[in-house]
Amino acid sequence: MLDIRLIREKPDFVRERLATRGSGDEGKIDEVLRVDTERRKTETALQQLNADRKKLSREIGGKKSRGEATDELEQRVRQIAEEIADLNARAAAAEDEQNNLLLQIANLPHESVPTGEDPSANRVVRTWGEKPGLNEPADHVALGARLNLFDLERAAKLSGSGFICFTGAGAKLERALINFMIDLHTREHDYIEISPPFLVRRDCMIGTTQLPKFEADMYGLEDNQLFLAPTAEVPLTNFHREEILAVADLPKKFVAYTPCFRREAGAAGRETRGIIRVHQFDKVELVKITTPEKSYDELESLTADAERVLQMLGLHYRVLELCTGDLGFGSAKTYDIEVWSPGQNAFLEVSSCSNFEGFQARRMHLRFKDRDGKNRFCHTLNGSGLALPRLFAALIENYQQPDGSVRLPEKLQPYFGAERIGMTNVEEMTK
RNA sequence: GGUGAGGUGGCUGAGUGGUUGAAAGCAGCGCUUUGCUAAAGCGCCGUAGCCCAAAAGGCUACCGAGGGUUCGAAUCCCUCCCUCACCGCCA
Repeated sequence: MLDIRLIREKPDFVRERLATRGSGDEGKIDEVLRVDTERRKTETALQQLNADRKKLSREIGGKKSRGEATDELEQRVRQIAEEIADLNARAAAAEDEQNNLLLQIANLPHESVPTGEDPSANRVVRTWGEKPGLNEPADHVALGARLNLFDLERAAKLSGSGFICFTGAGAKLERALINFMIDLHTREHDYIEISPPFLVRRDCMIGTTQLPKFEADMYGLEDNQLFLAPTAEVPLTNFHREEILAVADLPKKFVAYTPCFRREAGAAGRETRGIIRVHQFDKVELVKITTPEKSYDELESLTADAERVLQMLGLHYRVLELCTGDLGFGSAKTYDIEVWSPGQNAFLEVSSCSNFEGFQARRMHLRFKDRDGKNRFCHTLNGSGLALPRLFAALIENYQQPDGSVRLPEKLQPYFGAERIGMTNVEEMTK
């Protein structure tokens, strides 16, 4: 959430920056300021009463030890206690209200973010590689069916639409990609591997901004309190929640493979064809916890770390800088990485690398002690490195061969244990 | 799931109703002194919020969380969470 002090001191600036998102959050600022004023007024009065009560109660203690009468004093304190109870309730209500308001207001876009209303204003910052010269390429659904890499009908039988069941060589390829990416990030990019719980508490979901605003998109358990994590961002970023880290230990760099669970009840259509948009998917996630001074450099390097996966796999991609109107709720700046999909004849988002600045850290009380011994909020970042189904789809589409097989990029071969996926694999799988 | 014990400041650990935000020790920071790595003495040393233009300063809250009892609670009562030990069950 935003710092209430910033809102208090520079309300016009905050309103102006929020307005660039086009979500109307700037209209909530007056309400926040009103509640904040009310809250502080109440708290000040409450504290005065508490001070009075404390003083009188001590007097009573003194008198009692000397055997003096205290009836009158006790009567007065009783009265004060009633007023305190009343003010206390009001102060707590104001605090709740303020908090609830703040939790619903988006982060301020960084000044470098291009202003714009929708994705058409996103800026392509770079492109890598080029489109493969394929003649009438099959899309991943056709390829997957031909090579028995996944079975969407049977997945639907198990869990409904929007689920994938990888089979045989497909399951193995999924696993090979996971291992390949984790090895790359741990060995060459210095991330610490984490294997976190997939179920997380409500507080963690609030910390990384999935809640309270997007509860409808999340899977929650009946007994409540626990949610299926929609991304490893949640457990990784919350890993140090409510802690005060030493500057010397920053940045913290985590990588994790986890399944991700999302309701996102979108209508069926081209967007949801095949394995492009599903309720459960695998993802390797990168998270960094750092200082305000370094977070933007860390965003660049995190993005580069994610891009490296595509470079090593030899896949054509581009990097977009999202405009203010397309920015996620908690993000101050985001780069999307999109891989080329010959089957869709379009770029597919496989990673979204964001700097949240102190927005998440403030929600989860994640701080560090700076060189002057002062506690300050950390900056948090994350990005996929990468999301698997789309990478999977792009990979088989880009590497499809005229004979119907899929040749695997060299770097992946040791992980998969073969150079290609062909009809031999199919026969093995179906016998 | 059952039984028992327990959750106090960065750590260890006192504290069972009154001036305790909290003894003591350790760690950390500063100063002094002696002087080769080190020791001794003294001082400082939690977090958050509020008041104040700001600094200085002041006030309030916080002893796992939330309620309650009381003039007054770290201390008593209730609920919940977590940790540890043993038992049961189980991949």
